[in-house]
Amino acid sequence: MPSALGFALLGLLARQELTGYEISARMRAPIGYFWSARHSQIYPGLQRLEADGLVRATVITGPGPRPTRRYRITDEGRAALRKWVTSPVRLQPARSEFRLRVYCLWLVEPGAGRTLVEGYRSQHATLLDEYEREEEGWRPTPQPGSPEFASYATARAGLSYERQVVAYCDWLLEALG
Amino acid sequence: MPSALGFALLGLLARQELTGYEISARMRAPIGYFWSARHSQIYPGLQRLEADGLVRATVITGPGPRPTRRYRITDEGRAALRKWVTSPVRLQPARSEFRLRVYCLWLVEPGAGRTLVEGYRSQHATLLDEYEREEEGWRPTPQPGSPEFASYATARAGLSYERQVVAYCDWLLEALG
DNA sequence: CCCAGATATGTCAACTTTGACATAAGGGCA
DNA sequence: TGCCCTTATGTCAAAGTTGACATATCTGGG
Repeated sequence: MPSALGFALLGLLARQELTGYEISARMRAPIGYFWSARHSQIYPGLQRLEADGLVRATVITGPGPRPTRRYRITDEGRAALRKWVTSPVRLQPARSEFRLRVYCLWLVEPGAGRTLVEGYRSQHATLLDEYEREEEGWRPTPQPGSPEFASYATARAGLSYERQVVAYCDWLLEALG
Repeated sequence: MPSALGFALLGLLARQELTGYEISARMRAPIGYFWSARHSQIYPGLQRLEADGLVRATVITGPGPRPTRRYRITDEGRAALRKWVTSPVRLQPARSEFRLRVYCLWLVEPGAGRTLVEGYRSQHATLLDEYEREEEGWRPTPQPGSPEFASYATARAGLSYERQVVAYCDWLLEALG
């Protein structure tokens, strides 16, 4: 069974055929909103999926040092993805460097603490802006069950998360006085 | 310079001396709320910090197959931690298996989709309960600048996050009809 | 007294992720 | 024509993470 990375690739390919480079581009947006991978993971990942029969590649003409390969999901790949989507969710281990820093805030001067929180806030305020624009692009709201609705729902998830982060930073800045 | 794991260990040891096992226990709570590590990472991590002179160990009597080592942070360790806390934050790559599944929701039957979201919601509703109890334990609100305030602030972060997750799941269930 | 289970510290192989390095075709510009 | 930048596909070593395995002591029950 593929790893989470493999399912991220399958999730993209279930919507349309793509080359490795096109997948790389989508790792910024929209996939980048909830999963990340460098191209050094993507190309071997695609080869692995092909070896497992979950995708099939056709060589097309294109630039670059090596032949361009366009990947298409197979029936087997689609079935594996469908099965994974509804398989039991395991709680992911929390890993937030920012919260870890907040836990150590008492060690540093108040001003330096504020600077930390403000910096984090501004990064996420930028992301919030992006999600707001992204969400506005989904008017009218797509029909549940459609790929468009799934995209819209993930954008809403990002929006919800970033709003919460910014609100938390505001609370913390207020509490720090 | 230590990794994030190293700073998580230092962040705990900056508050009090601890053995590897005690650190393991705190990886469930409260550190587990924002950083995770297995004991197979913790013991080598502590050895590494000791080799770098950031912590010092004293052997104490205790149970177990090997001598128990109690770790104490050094001045150098405290300085390294303090420097790290306010160093520039790099945006962490997003990696949410749940959101990835939501992106693929269109592939499965509506009922199976609802089950997925409901399962995720219930896990986070449980966490939300924990954070609510945790936060109630911090009355009256600790003074900013104290270690207690830092603990309180991380509990608030968890509370804020889990509330948001549950609210999002409710929205999604509603939207799915 | 003996066994089971909890306590406690460690190692190891496998897998994931990152960042650096490599490389060749095509386009724009001096 | 020559050079640099972008496009595009890959490899590799190092670091981080997980899950399984190992093992010795202490505690409580039969």
